Amino acid sequence: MPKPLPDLAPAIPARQCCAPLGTTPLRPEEADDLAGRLRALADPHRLRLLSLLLASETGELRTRDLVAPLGLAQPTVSHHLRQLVAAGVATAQRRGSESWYAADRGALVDLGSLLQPDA
Amino acid sequence: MPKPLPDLAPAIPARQCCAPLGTTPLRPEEADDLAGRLRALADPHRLRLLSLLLASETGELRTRDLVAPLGLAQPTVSHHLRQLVAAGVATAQRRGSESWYAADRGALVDLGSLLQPDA
DNA sequence: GCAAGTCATCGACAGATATCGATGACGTGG
DNA sequence: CCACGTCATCGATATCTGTCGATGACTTGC
Repeated sequence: MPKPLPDLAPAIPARQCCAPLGTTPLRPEEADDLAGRLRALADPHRLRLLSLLLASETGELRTRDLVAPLGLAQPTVSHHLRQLVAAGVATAQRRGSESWYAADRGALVDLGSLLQPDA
Repeated sequence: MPKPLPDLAPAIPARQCCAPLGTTPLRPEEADDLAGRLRALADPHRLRLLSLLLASETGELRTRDLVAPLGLAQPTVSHHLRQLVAAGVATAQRRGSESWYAADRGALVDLGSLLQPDA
């Protein structure tokens, strides 16, 4: 019974979500929050999106730049990007008629740390 | 179109799955593999299972020890534990009529590291 | 102001997942 | 050998998720 995605608000910074796994038993609300963030990453296409953003020259790409490499329809790419932003691991910026997306390195580092016991 | 879970074989150690996000664009197979592991963690109940295992005295618990704390039916708990083992983040050992589960700290550390760009 | 480009939202559909009750397999203790 | 405890599997179901085509909102350039 996964909870609905937090709507576009980045909600809470990952570092404030909860203690690293294993220090203390996770409480239900903490587990819900962390699971929500991880669910955004638990998809091959979204992982590829992140890696493309991270590997790009300027660190940001437009929606249309990502359609061909992913091999998905434009609305689908848009949907995945939205998930990443909602989870706080990517940022969106509208410039003119284009949307520029970038990965949030800090959020990814924080998320990774949360998975590591007794950090 | 998420792929089916790798059946109980721990498949490939996390450290060999792929390079950390951002060093190079993830290839489809790498993304599938990493996404599969993350999907096992992207559930509040499974996260609580892991944290209970990690926080326990001996580091291992039986299925029945986890039913009450989770508040789920026994088959459901068994199902979640199976996912964790399949993803390689927990281990199962049958002793007599009981199954003892433990979290794999190393696998969790490896998985966390994979999420962190330019580690 | 109009045509073209870029993107997000909507509605619909197929496939996956969580959940549970019932059942079966296995070990343990009388 | 039999009743019981422990656990995994099975079958069914409700829900969630990814996917796409169609559409609408907005910007740019002519």
